Amino acid sequence: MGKVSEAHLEARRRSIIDAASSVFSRKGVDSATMADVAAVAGISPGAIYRYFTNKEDLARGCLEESAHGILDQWLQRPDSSEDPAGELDELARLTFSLLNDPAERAESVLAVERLLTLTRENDESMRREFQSEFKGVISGIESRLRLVQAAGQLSPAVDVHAVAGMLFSLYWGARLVRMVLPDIDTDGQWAAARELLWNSTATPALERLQAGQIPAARSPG
Amino acid sequence: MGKVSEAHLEARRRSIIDAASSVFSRKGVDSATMADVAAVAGISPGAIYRYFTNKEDLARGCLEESAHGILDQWLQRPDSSEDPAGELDELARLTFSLLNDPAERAESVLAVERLLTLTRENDESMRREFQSEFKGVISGIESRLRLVQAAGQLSPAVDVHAVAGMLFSLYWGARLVRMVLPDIDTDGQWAAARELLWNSTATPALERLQAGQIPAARSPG
Amino acid sequence: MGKVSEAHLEARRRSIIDAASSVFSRKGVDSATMADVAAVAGISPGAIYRYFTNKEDLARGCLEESAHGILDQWLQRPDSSEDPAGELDELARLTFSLLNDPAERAESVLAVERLLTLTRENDESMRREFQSEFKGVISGIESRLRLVQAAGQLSPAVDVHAVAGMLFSLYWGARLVRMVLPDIDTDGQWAAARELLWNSTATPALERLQAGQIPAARSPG
Amino acid sequence: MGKVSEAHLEARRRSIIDAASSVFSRKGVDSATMADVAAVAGISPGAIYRYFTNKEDLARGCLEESAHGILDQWLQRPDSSEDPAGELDELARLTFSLLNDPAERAESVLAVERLLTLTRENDESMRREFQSEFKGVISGIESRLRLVQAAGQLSPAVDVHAVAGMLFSLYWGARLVRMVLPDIDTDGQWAAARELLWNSTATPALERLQAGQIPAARSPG
DNA sequence: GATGAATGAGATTTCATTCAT
DNA sequence: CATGAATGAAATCTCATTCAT
Repeated sequence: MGKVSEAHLEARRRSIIDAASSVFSRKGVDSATMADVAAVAGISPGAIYRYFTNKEDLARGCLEESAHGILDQWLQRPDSSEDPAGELDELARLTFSLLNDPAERAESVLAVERLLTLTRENDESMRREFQSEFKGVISGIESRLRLVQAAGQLSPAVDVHAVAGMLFSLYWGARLVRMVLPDIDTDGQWAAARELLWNSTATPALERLQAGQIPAARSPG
Repeated sequence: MGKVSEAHLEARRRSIIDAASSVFSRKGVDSATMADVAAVAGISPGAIYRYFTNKEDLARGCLEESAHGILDQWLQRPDSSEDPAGELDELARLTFSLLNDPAERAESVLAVERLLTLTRENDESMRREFQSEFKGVISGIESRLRLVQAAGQLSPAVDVHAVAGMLFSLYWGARLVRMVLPDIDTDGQWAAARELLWNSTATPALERLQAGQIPAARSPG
Repeated sequence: MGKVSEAHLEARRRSIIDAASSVFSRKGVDSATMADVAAVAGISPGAIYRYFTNKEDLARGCLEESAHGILDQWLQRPDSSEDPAGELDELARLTFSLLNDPAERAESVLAVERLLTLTRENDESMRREFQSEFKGVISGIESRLRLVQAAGQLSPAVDVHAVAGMLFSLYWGARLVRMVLPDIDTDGQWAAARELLWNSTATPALERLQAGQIPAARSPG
Repeated sequence: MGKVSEAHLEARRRSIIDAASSVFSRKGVDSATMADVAAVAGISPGAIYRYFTNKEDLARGCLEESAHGILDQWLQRPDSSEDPAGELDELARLTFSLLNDPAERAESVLAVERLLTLTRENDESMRREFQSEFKGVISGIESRLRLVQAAGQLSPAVDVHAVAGMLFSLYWGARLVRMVLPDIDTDGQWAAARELLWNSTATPALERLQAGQIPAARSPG
């Protein structure tokens, strides 16, 4: 049964995660029952315990499965392209545009719930994990901004550390606000931010634009 | 205990709210028990039900007690001061600085948990309430920005609606991020945003600064 | 304060009984709360305990207050009128017609609930009380029937003991059935019973009627 | 315990019903606790909820399990035997004789308690159910009496509708009275009623008896 | 004497988890 | 290995009763 079983087990584990993610984000981890998850996963409640030691473990597993695709790009140091501003711009645009995906909403719900639990439980390890992820992304943004500055595309006067934090908060805020107002235009929020960013300087922005130092505005969405 | 003064009743109610806020933000509304709340409030579990119909009502009550002081200022239309930019600036600075209050953190936790439940439960009334509050504040910010524009303190090219949404997201994002990273400098995030905002224009920002149209940067905090 | 207080106390006790009877028959003794009773009585819950030791005592008190008016007439031995059949007839008619009083319905509910509790609780004294009341009324009916027989108004062949029991059951059954079908004609049921009764004989009923031995049928109600 | 047979499930359900019927009739539905029922059924309290949604559902279930065997015979229209009087007689005798079964007593208690709740709760559906059952049985009796009349076994002068109602009340009354006086002879009460019924006529009953139109009296029990 | 706030035992119901089948 | 019936420990909420005011 060796390999087949192994693969089968992994598939089953995945299907449980998928079911749980769906149920948890819909009803909340607390309100969702293991029976709910089992029903959606198409197995018996008891079977879940072969793959996860308990509900908490399952909830944890759900989050780890979250699509960190975009996140990874922010985390890894940018390998110095010629147009750091354009690159940052593109990456941010992409990141925000993902919020339009209804599936992302479910993930936001899960992620926010997870953040919430961090503030209570004494699961120090998970807290650290989140904290380092947050810090990592922020410093990723900061690095990129620094490159932009180095490329002369952003005024040296700008406090890139603060701006990086601000952009990160903006992102999470946008996720949160969309949970309440699903129709709000978060792409536009990023667009507004980028306008301010690229236009912010002691040097006339118009000049810089003409000089090709500032990426042209993109219509959001 | 017989008849007691109105004040005593109000004090008791408040003490329950305080206890509940503490317990709820620490353990989460679901995980916290009425017995927990009662213990912290120093009364019996049954007594709570004299002041609140049920747990849900208590949770709601906790939120309503939140310091909406600042919120109100954002909600009411500004009656045209001579320095709308400075006013907006001051109000925002104040709003962000409140995040430094440890008590605010507990409230953020509660508020975020509340937002989360909105995405699930069919409590349409509460959803509407939050939605209208969110929209109200956003349009409050927008109105102020429009005044700033009218006063020539902000480029007419700026999309004030988008910027208003962005600032609102930034605020909630800052609250959220601080839940994970309590030491992050959210004042600095606002400071960064305001720098970008007042410096954003097709007109050289330096000139405007010299002309006194832009408020001088303030050290955050 | 002597007498005034005494009278006042009695009046208050009575008002509590009235309130409790109303509430208990409406909601059932179990479901009704002391607060309900207090509210209807216009006093505080605590005050009830000055007049009744506990809820059970109050419930018991309610029943004792029940209008035993008619009942008493059945219980006391009839002092041999010249027309025992007519007397029995009249008394029964009256008894059944009382069931049309909406207030009686409430009392039926209370009484039935009380019967019910007898079958459970180990309150032997109350059980005996009910049992002796039941037996008393039945033998009261029987005595009257015997007089009717003695007066030649009823065939000697009739088993008056069994008929007495039957009529008593009929009465309680009528009360019960009316609880479910409030519009049913219970007067008619008695009328039907009396027809059968007076017409029942080995002697042609018609003859007896002509001989004036049988009371003429009365239109029910 | 995994999957078990359908029969096992049905048996378990039945055992819960049995336990509940016993407990409910002994203590009353309100006073009896689910823990009581579980203890008698020999299972855990939680297990009950796999078979019944809630206490109310369980109470209802107890009633439905009642021996409606006889009831059905009253409900269905009799398809014209040659001796309708004898048939009615037999059916009634059987119905009353069931009251001698101690188990029936428990059922009476349950049923009466149920009737009581009907007068309060807003469970319109159950009220209708009872009402239509009552009306159905009454008109069933009436139909039979009409057949008896048609067969010349009962005087056309008898108001069969009223008599049907009377007999129905008598039955419920007998059940009720037996709750208080378990030793009372309810068979005798029916016997008394039937004597009156078959002897009631403008035509000499003796003649009819001789002509074989009236069933001979049966010794009760 | 009355009041009504407070108590606290207890009832219903839920559900994570176990384990016999 | 899966199943899903059963467990049993909570949690919410109610309310008879008490007693400080």
